[in-house]
Amino acid sequence: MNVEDSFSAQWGAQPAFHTNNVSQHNTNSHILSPFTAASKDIYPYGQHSISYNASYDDSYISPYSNTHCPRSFTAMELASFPHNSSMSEAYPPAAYHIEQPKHYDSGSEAESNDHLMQMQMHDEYDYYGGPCNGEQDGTYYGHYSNMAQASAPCNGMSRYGSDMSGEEEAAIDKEQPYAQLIYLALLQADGHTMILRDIYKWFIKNTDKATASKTKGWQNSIRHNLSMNGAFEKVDHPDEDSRKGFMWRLTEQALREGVKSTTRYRSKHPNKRGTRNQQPQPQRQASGAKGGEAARRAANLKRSKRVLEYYQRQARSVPDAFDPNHSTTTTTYPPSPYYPSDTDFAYNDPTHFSPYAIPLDLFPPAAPYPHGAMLRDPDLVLPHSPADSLFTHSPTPSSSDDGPRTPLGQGQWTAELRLAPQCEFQGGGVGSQEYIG
DNA sequence: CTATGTAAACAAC
DNA sequence: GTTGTTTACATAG
Repeated sequence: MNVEDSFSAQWGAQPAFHTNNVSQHNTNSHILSPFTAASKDIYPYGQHSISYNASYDDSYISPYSNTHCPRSFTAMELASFPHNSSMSEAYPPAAYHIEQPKHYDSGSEAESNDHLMQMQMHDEYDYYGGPCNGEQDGTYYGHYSNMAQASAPCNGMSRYGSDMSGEEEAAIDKEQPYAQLIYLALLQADGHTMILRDIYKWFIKNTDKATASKTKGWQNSIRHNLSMNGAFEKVDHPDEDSRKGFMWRLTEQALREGVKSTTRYRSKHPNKRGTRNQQPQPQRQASGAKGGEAARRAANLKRSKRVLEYYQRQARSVPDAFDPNHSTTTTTYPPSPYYPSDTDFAYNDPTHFSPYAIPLDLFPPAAPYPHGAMLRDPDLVLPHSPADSLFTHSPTPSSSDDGPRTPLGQGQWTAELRLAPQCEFQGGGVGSQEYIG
């Protein structure tokens, strides 16, 4: 089996291995590496919170030991970023080239804008901002300029990386959506990992999102995208647990395939990590859900008021006027589990199929995907025959049924939940649960 | 309908 | 007050 064969055989059932291995080795030994050792992590969405060092094993680069080669994009690859393309596809193309990271100086340039954040943003977080001690040659310090070119295809200038002096940030296409901007920020970060505050910093420095808004809505949007977009995953801080919050890292899938629309995760994949089930959930998720419920009630209240006003206005002229809001005001939300779509997610996401439990050659693709033409949509990457319905096992009957997660009726969900996989989790802590089956 | 941005509720920290 | 999750809604295409 040659490399191409082994690559195509990975489709669906197993994510593409790091292509640096492809370029660096001509043997098949890489097929089981590096993911074998971190099998539970090969589908990043399967984790709620991944320990900082546990996930990528030999592929992951530690901020403190730059002895490994993380994935990043060459200028050529980045230049092919779809600029205004639809988010229905991953933003950047799959990357198959590896180069050493450019380390982003997270501190010095951001101070001038610190007031925007109304928070203390000193250089206390330097996980990815420090010099690359392990690589003194500095040969890869052009990374960010590549990013700049990528996101600003029409702008050929800009060497942002080494000696930027402020205004060259125009090289970044600031009109890109949040998800992609976050992606860019993380992509150039050491280990593709940043903390929230430094993502804020990056936005202040490299985008207009912060300056264009007098509110903190842009921060909310960043958090929203981090939470909702499957391209981003939380990881623990490597050492200091006292740090507030998690670090955010690009998933392996995002590194391979780019960031995808945040929308796609909103309803169909209510939680991108998909580890929720009947198990007690992380409090924050529960709180978020509660907030959502409350928000929905509030919205219904508002809507009711609007409709009331509407009917009061229409009472004399058009008594039977149809109001599109009417039905929503009469809609009752049944008592439902907070996360009815878990099973949906579970069955639609390859996370819940163990690629190691399913022989790869049991379900070969109808036609091998050529190298570089791998399926990018994780929803479409299934370990069974591509001829099967993508949603055979899914409570969500079709991809178009991507609407509100609120079930039509509790009975429906009850029935559907019976289809749930027999999930077990090992590890008691909410942050350490691991999907094992 | 999809993608995106934004607001907001909420709980934990 | 910050962080993270989630829902709702508005808008553009």
